[in-house]
Amino acid sequence: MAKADIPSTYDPRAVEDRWYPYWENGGFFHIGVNPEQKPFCIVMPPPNVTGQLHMGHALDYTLQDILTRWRRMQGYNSLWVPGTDHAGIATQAKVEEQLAKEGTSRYEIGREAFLKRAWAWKEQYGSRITAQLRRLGASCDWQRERFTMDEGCSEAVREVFIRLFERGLIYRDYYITNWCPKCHTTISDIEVEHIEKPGHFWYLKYPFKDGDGHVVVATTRPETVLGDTAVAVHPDDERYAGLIGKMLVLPLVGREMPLIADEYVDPSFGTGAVKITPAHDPNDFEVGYRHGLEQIIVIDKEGKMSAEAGPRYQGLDRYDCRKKIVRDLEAGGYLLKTEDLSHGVGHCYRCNTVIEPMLSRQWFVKMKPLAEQAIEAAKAGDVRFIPERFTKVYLSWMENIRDWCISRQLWWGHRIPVWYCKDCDETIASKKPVSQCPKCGGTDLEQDPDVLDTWFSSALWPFSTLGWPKQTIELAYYYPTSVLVTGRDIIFFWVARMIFSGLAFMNDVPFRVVSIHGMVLDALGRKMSKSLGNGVDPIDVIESHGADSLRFMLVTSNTPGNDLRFNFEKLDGARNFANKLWNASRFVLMNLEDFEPGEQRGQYTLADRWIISRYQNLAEEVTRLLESYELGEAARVLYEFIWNEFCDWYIELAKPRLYGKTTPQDRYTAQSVLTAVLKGTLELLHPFMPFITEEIWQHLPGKGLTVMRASWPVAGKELADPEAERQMEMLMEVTKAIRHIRSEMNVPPGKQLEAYLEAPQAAFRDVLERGTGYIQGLANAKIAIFEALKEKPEQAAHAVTHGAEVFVPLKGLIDIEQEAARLRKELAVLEKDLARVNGKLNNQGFLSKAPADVIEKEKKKENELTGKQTAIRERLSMLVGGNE
RNA sequence: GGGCGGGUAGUUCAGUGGGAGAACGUCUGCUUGACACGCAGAAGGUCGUAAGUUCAAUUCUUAUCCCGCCCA
Repeated sequence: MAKADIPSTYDPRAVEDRWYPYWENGGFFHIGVNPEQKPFCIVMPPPNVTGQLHMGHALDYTLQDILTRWRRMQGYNSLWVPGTDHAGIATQAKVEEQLAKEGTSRYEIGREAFLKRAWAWKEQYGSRITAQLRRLGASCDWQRERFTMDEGCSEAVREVFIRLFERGLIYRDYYITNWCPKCHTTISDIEVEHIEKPGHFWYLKYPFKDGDGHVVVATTRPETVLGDTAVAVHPDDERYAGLIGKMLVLPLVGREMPLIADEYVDPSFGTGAVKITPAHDPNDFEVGYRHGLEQIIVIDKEGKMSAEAGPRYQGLDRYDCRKKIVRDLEAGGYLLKTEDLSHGVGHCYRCNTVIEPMLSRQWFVKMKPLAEQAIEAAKAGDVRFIPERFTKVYLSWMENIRDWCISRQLWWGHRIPVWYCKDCDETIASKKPVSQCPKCGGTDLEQDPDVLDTWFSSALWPFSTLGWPKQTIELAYYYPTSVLVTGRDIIFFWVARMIFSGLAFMNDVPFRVVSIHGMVLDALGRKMSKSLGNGVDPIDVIESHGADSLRFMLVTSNTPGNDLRFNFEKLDGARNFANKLWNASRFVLMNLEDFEPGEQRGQYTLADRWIISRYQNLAEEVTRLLESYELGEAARVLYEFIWNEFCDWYIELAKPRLYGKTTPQDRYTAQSVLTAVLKGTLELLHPFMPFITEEIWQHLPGKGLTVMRASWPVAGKELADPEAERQMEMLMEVTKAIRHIRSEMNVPPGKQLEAYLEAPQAAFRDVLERGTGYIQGLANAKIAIFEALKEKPEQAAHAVTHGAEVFVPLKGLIDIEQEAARLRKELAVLEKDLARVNGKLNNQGFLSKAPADVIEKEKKKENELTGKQTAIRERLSMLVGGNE
């Protein structure tokens, strides 16, 4: 390959657009059941079908792609199932927005027409996110792509609903749910975000009916006064002893209601008396239920006061009503005092509107029986969280679980498969449409208008995507899947629900391992959000820096379970790394014109043995780290090997051999080692940076169809060569010492130095002699080696390395005082180290209790430090006289 | 109020019961036959604070302060 053929700056765009179609069209992502192979399977957390790729996706899918590609290369039957989610509220909101722009609404056009529009919307935008996934390099099996509302997934949803219904685990009841007045639907508890907000605590006087005094209640929501049907106190609260059961008169309304006793009340909070509004507060609902209290709905679905609130307040917005009520209470003499109070207020996670707890009739899943198994599975280790601490988060939620409200007052989604008979009120759950009532034979039936929570279908994802409820061979082979990779924000929403669903319907957990990663924050550590406008678009980053750089940046910033900040400096670093690799490869390729891989013709040099040993260590480390899900660390290890060992040392040492300064055999050996190590390293790096590694790999001799299908480098222990590593370290140390002296003494890089190396021990001398060429080349110095210098040069800079002393004669260039100062500085550092080591070795406790190998190590250290100290002291006294 | 995570170089972050690391930034010097998205060298840290366990603590325990997240 001639130099002109390869640009000196890597251009990801030219490369990345080419390889993805090659892989996809080549069928390299597709895999089928093969009993000869071990399966490895990941199901992709499905992104919103009409959404766009954000940084969180980019991280999540990068991690999954790394695992999938790695296992595939390892010979596993590696399947990554892609798919998208219908995202009920989000998608419906988009379509409604569009309708609003056209001056109409879903109510005006009707359900059927609306669904047509929603499907059209899905068709229009449904491929955007999958196209973006392709740009990221995701190696998922697109032939198995699924959608939560496709035929199969919908069947799974109906099947699960019916089965739970028949087992009595799905029921319909009046209950307090979280109503979003803007989205016009109920949402589940975990879809409510509690935001701490400054508010007030109003103290109100509720008089007794008999005119004999009053009780004081405190509330943060005075508008709910209108719906009060009792006041509760703790049964043991002495302040209210004897008053329980007495009737009160509700201010402004005049309703009579009792003072009741309930354990729920915290006597130490506020006045110890709590007003009870069963229709607008979940806790009050429970209390009201226990005491058979009336439930009065005073706020409607728009967030406005209802007719029940009375003519004075009806139609007012709940917050306007609050102001008016406070004024009225004050005027009536009922308001005792107002305190400032910061408290958590529930907001809709979709639209950020304040949630109204509201009594309504909804469908629920009874969670207790399902949760039990899910708790057991985690405790028994059938499903393992990484990092382990997330097990606790999961368990605490599962153990305190409440029933799951699954009906949504939306149109876009899986319609609840339940019909009501208008004649006899029978409720019929059925997989197929029902036209006749099985109880009374009536034909006037109506399907429940609501749809199911989006997470209801996502909960089935690990098995619905593999064909369930059909008993497919895929299901038998790939389930339970190997690992779930997802963000810590959806442990409750999704992970937990998949686990109990899998246990309930597949009799096994959906995945053995849950690998949790953090959130991608902006450079200032804030969540990326639309409202802040601080999001970074992954596609923009791919355009400017390439998908490989984005992936590498994300994975190296990631440590298991922790958040990471997106910063552009790190992204530049990743791009620079890609460029470094590109140029190292370019160098190798430029020197391979005459190279035909074949029989080894020459002897391995020390540098060859060293880099091969380091490479085998690399393969071992990367594999080990991937196995323990430390993907970021694996990437960092690769970075360091490529940059600091392969490029900085090995390539530099190979140069003279390639430029014909040695023998043709040696040139050939250098070519073959360069090629082999580069090729193996590319293979190890491929899961992390798929595009650039494929591009380079394809230029190397001995390539195959694709690096995707190359076999994962196996760490061959026989390639480890500790002796070569030790020797190279010695030579590197001497090289660095000379470079250091050159820099400190301001000797220009172009000027060749002389260096005398004194090594009393034959073994060290031997290493130096054989490595002379290395040092001379890398330090630009002429070397002479001595067992003992007869006459130590006076005008010379000095350094001590492991096994040798270095003298660099600098006649006329050296300032003796300056050199002495430098040596004194080094001596000071040495003495500090020595003091610490000696402190240990003089400590009886240490000698008697520390492990032998640690003591041995300290002794060795002491020896070496003392040796260096002596050498530097001698040198100093020689330079400036014997008074040092 | 309960739980969890973080507090390490100017910045962003790794890491570890036994010699404090990287990247970026800074300083010095370099068109060294792959790379200035580069090369060589350097400076820079009481590892939040206090106590305890230990022969030994940045690492383990406890308390405490600050920041963030989750739950009630």
